[in-house]
Amino acid sequence: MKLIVDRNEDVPTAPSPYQASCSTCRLSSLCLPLALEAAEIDVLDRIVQRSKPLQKGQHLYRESEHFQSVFAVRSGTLKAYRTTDNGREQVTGFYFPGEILGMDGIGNNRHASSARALETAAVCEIPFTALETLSAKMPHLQRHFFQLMSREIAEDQQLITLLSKSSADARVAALLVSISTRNARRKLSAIHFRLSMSRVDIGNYLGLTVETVSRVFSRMQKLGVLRVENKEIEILDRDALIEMADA
Amino acid sequence: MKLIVDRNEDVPTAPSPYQASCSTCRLSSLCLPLALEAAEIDVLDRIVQRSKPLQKGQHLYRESEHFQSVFAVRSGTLKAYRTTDNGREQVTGFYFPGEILGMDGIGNNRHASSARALETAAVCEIPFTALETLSAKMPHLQRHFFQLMSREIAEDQQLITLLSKSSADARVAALLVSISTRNARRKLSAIHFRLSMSRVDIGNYLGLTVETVSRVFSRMQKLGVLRVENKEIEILDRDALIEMADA
DNA sequence: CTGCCTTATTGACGCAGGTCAACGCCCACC
DNA sequence: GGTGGGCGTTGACCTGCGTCAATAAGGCAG
Repeated sequence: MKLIVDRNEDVPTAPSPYQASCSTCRLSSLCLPLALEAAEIDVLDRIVQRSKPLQKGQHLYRESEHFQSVFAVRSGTLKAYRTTDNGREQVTGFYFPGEILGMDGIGNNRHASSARALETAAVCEIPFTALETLSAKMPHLQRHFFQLMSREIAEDQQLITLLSKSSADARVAALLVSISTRNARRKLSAIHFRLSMSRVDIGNYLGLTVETVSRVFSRMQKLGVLRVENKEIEILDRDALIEMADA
Repeated sequence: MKLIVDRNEDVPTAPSPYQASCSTCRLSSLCLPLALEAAEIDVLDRIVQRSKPLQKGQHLYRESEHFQSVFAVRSGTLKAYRTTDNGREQVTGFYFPGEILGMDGIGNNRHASSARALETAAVCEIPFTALETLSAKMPHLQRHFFQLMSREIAEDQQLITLLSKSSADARVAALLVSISTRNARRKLSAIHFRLSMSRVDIGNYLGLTVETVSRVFSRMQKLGVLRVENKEIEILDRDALIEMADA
């Protein structure tokens, strides 16, 4: 009881509480608290910092900056990207509510990528040293964080597979299926959504040019698989899309 | 003292000891023991299982098999690969002595990829639950393992960048530079080595056909950057190669 | 509402790398 | 020590996607 009552006063960097706590967060079933018990969530809650939302285009962190925390997306979308030696940009991932980003910075104590908001977005900051200390005490948390990192590896490998061999159609289809699935996890529509990222970002992420992405959308629309209206996407034939994704 | 004397009798699955211990392993500075103190290495040592070498072509684990352990390469080379829904194979990584593989299986308790030996290879098996338990007790180990996983993520992202935009020349150059650097870490020649993987595997890993890989090698040889003789590679102009890698 | 600037679409064309095919060379196994 | 089968190389041709360019359609500022 006491813990819950105390919580609000405890949050150190939240002058006004942007979100009450992990235990009341509707994303807790997707996020770090998953697999934790009520009392444990409460302890985790105390290290999580909630701050004011990021505006569209604002950076959460930048490549090679000192690494201090990982972040959980509360609302909005972020993209992670790295800049190559010759100055080109490569989008390495899109992050939706309930997902964790910044884990690539642990290895060398500096962020291996930059992250910026694609629209107004709110995040929870989880200081890594505190998370480490907590993990050593809470086996569930340690395990869960290992799992999160492992899944990030597995997802990157899936992207590698996609980029390595697939056609433009397959790449776009795979991204749409992925977004659709992740929406479903968050109890949002799996067939009708608004793309928060630009065509440029999509192309960059998938290793395609804007023009190709645009053509693929047009083609899929013509085939009756999608309905595209600017950023609004409606999936008309999900099975066909899944089919296309591994062609 | 006692610990060291006991060690050999302790190893449960090693009827004949293929390698004495982590503390005497010349790869300990690259592998898990890195960042551990002598006493800690000893504890780690007790959970590590060393078994008989894998023959060329033999599998260490297979995709979707129950995940139990991660593995450290002691000698030889292994490749990790996944099979896509439509039956194609995608090589996701090559693993050299001192490197850890299998971490992609933690997320869902099943291996997300398969691993097979490209030549006779020896590995250390590290049962994951034991590693978890130990990590909770040894902060250095926990941190180090977080870092290893994070680096795997960062490396995958680098591969994503490579596959997303780079030319065939850049891809091959990047792989050679990577092998060269990793050889140097192991105090082997950075300019003269034998490729343990076939052209098919190289092409598959880099998202290219065998023919293209072969042509790139020929072209680089003609330019005086490399000397290629079957699997033997000599890097004649490392700077040029690095230059090519991000073009 | 108007205008400007960014983002998206569409078309025409070229090229890097895939595909197909032929051949040479290891080396493993009788 | 010969021979068969895989692996690697090279050439000729083809194609999917990139490039360049022109136009349209949003969206935000004033």
